[in-house]
Amino acid sequence: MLFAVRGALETLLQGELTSRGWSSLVRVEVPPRRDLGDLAWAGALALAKSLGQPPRGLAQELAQSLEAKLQQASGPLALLVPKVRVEGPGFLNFHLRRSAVISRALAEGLHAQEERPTKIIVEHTNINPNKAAHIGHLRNAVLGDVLARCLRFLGYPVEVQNYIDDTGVQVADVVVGFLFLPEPQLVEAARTVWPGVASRREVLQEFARRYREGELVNQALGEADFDDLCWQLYPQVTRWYEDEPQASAKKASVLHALEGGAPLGKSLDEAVAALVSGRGEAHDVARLGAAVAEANLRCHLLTMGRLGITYDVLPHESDILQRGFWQRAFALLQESGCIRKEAAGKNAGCWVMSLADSPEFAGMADADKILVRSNGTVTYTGKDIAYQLWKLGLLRDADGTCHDFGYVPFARFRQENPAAPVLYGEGPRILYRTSPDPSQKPAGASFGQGGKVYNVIDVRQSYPQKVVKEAVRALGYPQAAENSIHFAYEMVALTPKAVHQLEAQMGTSFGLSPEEEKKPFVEMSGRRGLGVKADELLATLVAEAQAAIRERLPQGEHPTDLPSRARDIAVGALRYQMVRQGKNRILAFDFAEALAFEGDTGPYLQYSAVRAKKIFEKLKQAGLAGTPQEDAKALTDTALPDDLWELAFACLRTPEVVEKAVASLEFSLLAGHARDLAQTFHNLYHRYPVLHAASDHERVLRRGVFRLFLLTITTILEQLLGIPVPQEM
RNA sequence: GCGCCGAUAGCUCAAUUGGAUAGAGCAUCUGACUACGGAUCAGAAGGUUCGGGGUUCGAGUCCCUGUCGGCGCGCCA
Repeated sequence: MLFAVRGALETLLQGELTSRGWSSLVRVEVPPRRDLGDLAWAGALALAKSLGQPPRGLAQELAQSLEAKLQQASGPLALLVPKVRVEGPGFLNFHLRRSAVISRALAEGLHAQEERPTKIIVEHTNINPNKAAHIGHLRNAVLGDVLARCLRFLGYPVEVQNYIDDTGVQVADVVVGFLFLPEPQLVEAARTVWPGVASRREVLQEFARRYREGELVNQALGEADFDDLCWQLYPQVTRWYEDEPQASAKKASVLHALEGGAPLGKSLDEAVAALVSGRGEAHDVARLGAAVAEANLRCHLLTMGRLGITYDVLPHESDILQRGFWQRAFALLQESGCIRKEAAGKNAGCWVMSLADSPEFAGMADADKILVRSNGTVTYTGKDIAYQLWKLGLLRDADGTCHDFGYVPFARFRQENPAAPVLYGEGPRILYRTSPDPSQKPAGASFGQGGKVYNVIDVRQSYPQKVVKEAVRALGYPQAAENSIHFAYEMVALTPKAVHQLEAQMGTSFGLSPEEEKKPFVEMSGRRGLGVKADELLATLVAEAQAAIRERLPQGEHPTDLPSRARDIAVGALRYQMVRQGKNRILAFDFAEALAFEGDTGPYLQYSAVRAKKIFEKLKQAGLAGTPQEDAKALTDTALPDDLWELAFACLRTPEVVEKAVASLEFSLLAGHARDLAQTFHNLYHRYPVLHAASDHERVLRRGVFRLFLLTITTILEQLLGIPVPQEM
């Protein structure tokens, strides 16, 4: 609704200017303080210079003529008070008809939803399936999830992809651990999760059994899972590499086996039987690798599901290999002539793409990017180009059809409301994974071909992301290149203090160097086992939230829904922390800050929503709840005090804030907006009782504005930020 | 060396992308009614927006330059 008023006002202003032969940028803005007005135009200031006249005079002239027009206006402009003020150095300030605007909003809802045709793909999470997720992955997933939610709010069809690198060295490292790490070390790592195992054979058989029985993942938060076992194992393997001369050969052979793919017919039990008897072959190793990746993936899905994060499809690297995505992309790149094979020089024998023509890469010493190595294998960036082309619907076969995956259901799930935990196992929704057989196309399983693609990856991947974008451009798709967007954000790191707290808690040492001790933060590292695991942090948060609820409980009360309340608060605190600050700022993780529930935190926002809900519950009990229609009617011909209007107006700006947040990929704007709303509400809450208002008139005014607030804050929290609003706190 | 990012209150961060008096939280101090929940609210104190030039009606924001810190720039993934 505000959009409409602003648009109409801009058109009106434009008309006024052109009729006088003037030209100036016509952008209507919102003044910083409400007492200045609701909308403002600063164009007279710029105009004054080009015309050589004082800005206030110009503004005055325009104001008079605008007032005349507004008096007879209809449509959106009729929502403006036909009185235009000139203030400051020459701002034109406008006021809205307050009650009319609010009653319209109560009747129509937050924003009139317009369907937008462009399909948008958001790729996020993308955790290597070889160990538990840590808080760095959480920032990625939460930002990606909030982006997807905001895009849906704006009316776009959105597809969320979670890319699974199931054939890379990271998975290979863990497989090496299972097969070749000296037995005592393997057993030690495995026992942290499976206390009974005593040998390599038992570890592998236990894995196969649990895989078969579906016991690798615990629904209960806080129980150790398979990904926790890998978290222990992985650093052991990397340490072993350092002083084992044969390690790199083992690693290479496992990697090669993984790339060969797992046979369809063979079970993990059979593969493990072959491996423990020493008769294992490459495809048995591949089968084991696939199972390791799948088990970790299921753990990750559960971790993210606890935060209300869902996906539509899981593209697997193994399927990209099997389906020959790279071969197809390679052919397209050759046809377009944007890659060449080097005959001599340091890149002799490699296929390279030249970046020298792109301004983005100007000044680079070596502006060539190798896509195919001299041994004929493709680089990661090469595969990424192929994948990106598929996402954009540009990976075409010779006959012009899209080169595509097959798809098979991976899991069923349900989610009770937009911010509820995701329950895997059964439910109406299906999460698909890719398959190497393109004939597998279940009804409703159609993916890729996005008009716009957001890749959520941290800022350190900027260079390869630019190369991928450049390849799309070089293939002759400048528009698609523009629509390939790298959503870059800074990493999550640990303060040395946080590292020491971890050490104390786990009884180990990460051996920080003296230089690291002096730094403001230390990078997390799966290879060192250095990091805060996502599930562990959430479990700690839930425990703290539970303690906080108990503290506030009246004597003798024992609510049955305590676990779900605690969960909601923990998720709110965690998700808010991830979106609160700008994307370009390193998140230096601090336990005290993460566990805070007061002040600028998720629970503060949740509390404001719970309070607002409580007001309406009490009103209902007293038979005074009313309806939006009644409030709208009552508000129509009344003067609304400034402070109530301030809250209402801020609520109305929400769609504009979402639009801006998406355009700039700064979701801290949305978080800040929500906090401002909550803060304004809390203040009014103290000053303006609704149930015990002095008069019916006052009650209806407050009730109407608070109703709008409740609607707005609930939408922002549950629908956009994915933060649940508990019944009670 | 080249490129990207950051530097704002004691600490952690905002600031409608060039607008009007630079705002929050934490920490410190003071106060809040038999009222719909005190995870709250009101108030005090805290600032040469890293330094130096420039652009203009107007700069925390843009340009140049310097300092400090972080991260990229593989035939790794």
